[in-house]
Amino acid sequence: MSRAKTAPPQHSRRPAADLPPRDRILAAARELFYARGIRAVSVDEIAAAADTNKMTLYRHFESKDRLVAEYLRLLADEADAFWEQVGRAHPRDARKQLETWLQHLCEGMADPANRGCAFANAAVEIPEKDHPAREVIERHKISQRDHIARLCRNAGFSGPEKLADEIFLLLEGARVNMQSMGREGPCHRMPELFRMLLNSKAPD
Amino acid sequence: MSRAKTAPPQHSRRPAADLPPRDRILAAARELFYARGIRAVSVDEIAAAADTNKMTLYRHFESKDRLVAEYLRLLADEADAFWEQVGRAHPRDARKQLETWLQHLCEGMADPANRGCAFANAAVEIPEKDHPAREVIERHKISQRDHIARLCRNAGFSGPEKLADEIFLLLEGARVNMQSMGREGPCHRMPELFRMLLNSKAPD
DNA sequence: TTGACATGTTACTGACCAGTAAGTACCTAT
DNA sequence: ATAGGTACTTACTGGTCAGTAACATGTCAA
Repeated sequence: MSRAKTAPPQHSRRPAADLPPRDRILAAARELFYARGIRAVSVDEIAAAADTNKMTLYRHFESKDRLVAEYLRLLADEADAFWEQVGRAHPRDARKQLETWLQHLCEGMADPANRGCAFANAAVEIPEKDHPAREVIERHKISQRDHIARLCRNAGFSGPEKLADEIFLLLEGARVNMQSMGREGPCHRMPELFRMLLNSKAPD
Repeated sequence: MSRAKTAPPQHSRRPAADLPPRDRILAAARELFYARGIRAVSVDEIAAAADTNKMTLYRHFESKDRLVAEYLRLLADEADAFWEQVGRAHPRDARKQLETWLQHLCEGMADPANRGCAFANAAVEIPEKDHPAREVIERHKISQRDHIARLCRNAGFSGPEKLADEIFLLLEGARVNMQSMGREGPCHRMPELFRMLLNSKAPD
């Protein structure tokens, strides 16, 4: 296998040196796991990118598998925080919240470093159903879908459950397809399709 | 990493012993790469599953990366053959061809061994754009999308290009989402959504 | 019979992997 | 000052990885 070590580009700035080691490790794991894939990144490499060493890493995380789970939990927490923030910004306007979320995802996909959904990617890389990361993946996916369904209901859309599933599949598809067909492929229609969908189910 | 060697279940029948080694190797690679992921499977394991050895494998494939590319090319050829067969079964009925394809995908997803689209999965596992598999992935994805667009056009659907992209994203989403949310998740609505889409764009 | 060729066997290289041992430096609170 | 805890360093274990060398078979055709 072409050892995918094509990436010791030192220009990726080290995490702020004043953070405690655990945070630096998680930050490094996050960048490397997302950019290159979970199986493709070794714990040595993560420790080095976090400006520490393997021993310290293993003092904070009992195994690589656990570190993977923690990496995903961090992302899940950030996603929850995002929803809360959006809820505060547009209270009682569920549709606006959905559109803000869409906007957020589109901005993410415009980033050249974007590699789609970290959870979906992890699920592809980790078929073992007893892996500690699987619980995090499944819980977060369900929570996301349920939140969207709740917003669809609150916005008064017709068939909110079905709409939520449709939105979910569309987005999931856009983010994974981008990885094989690029940003200019079918996924560039995502915002348009998303808004068409909302309009077709809108109340009144 | 929890060495995912949880799978030496001998019940997976060896490939017919009368096939030449190259075919046995490709058959074994296909099963293992798809079921467990590309990076998770070693060439030793593939050689053993093909009832041969690493030397013979390397006599037929110049590297693991090339073997991965050949594995995907095999699947792409099969997909092309499927389209041809469907075209012969329903000549001049593009809509019927699309529906046969949907049916085929649904049957695939009902299989408990299904892990979504091998090409999308490979794209997730292989971000390196110079990997020999990437060309196969990208070419096949484009060819699939174009074929669907052509069928949408021939069937007289309105906005065939947009419809093709929408169908494509929906299916891509269903197959990748199944891997994190299971067969009973949002992807179970795929057939319904697919047919709704066709009906909403149907001619007359 | 001879030779060519595909296949098989064993053993190896050098690198990497996850995870651990043992000892040392540093900081801070008492 | 001293003790405890956190972090760092170096070096290791035992295993796996992709890929190769050298040699031993089998088979089939001339």
